[in-house]
Amino acid sequence: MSANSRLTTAAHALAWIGLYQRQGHEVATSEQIATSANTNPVVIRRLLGELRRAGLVESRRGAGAGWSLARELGSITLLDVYEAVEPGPLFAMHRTTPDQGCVVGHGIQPAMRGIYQDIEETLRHELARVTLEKVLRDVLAAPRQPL
Amino acid sequence: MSANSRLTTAAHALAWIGLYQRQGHEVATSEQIATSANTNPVVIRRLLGELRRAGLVESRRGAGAGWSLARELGSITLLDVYEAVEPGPLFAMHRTTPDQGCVVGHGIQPAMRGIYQDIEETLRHELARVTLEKVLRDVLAAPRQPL
DNA sequence: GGCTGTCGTAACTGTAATCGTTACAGCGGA
DNA sequence: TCCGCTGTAACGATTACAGTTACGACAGCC
Repeated sequence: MSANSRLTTAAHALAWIGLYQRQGHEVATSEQIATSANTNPVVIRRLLGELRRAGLVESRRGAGAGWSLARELGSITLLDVYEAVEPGPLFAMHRTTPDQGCVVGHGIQPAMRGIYQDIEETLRHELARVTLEKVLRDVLAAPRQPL
Repeated sequence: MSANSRLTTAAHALAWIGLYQRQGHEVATSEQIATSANTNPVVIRRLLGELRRAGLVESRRGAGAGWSLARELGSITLLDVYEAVEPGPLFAMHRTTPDQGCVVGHGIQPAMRGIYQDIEETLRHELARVTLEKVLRDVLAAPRQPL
């Protein structure tokens, strides 16, 4: 599968902002997050823009600008992030519509649509079980670098 | 998401072969399947080649050549097809390794890896619950075209 | 009011995956 | 020998995403 790092990077950004705020800071800049994620600030701003549209973060402009959480880490789930950041369905139908004169060609899309819907429902349920609070906890539980 | 139609087309091909064999035919050709799926025979041959490597179908060459099922539709699950046809994991890590000097950058990948593994395990479990027999049944249950 | 730092966004490039297509060698029964 | 189909390489088109540069917009601060 064309693996997608958007969910990973978005979770990274949220965890970073959350930890930074717990250390007493008001806002985090896209530059700081980009340094941690080893990428470009614009990539972070684009992702956080989608998270803002979903109501997960807020941004300030002007001097002393930056990003802050709009909700507690404990109330944000990976499903919230997934829906904010991943547009399409997990599995796609054919690019061109199959031969409607063929029994299989006619029935395959309704059949697969129903099956895929069930599977995605389960996926969403699993994603909804993981909060960003847990993500940050797991992050901090990672073993230190051996010296 | 960059939606992938490989699983859909592979299931289509298997259902088509299965139904064709139940109608008394020995083998199906990539040309026939491609006509039903409204695509190119080479695309079908490539997909079926991967399914053959996974032991799901067999192919004959020479005159009267074509494809046949290596196992009953009832014993093939969408998980078998998924594993044969989709290479990578569902969610990817960062393209470049995050800043290991940052607490979040250091811990994010182990944390997400663990979470993703759990989720993919659930996905596989769901895929394993659907047999190609059920897919074909759903295909045939699709309502006829209204005249 | 101007300065400054950051957001917000457009535009473009590079890279990778997939699909579609053409071409052709290989196989094996008739 | 002939013929139909497999097997596979090669190439172009399309799409998605990451990365980058550039620049306007905003708002606190001097």
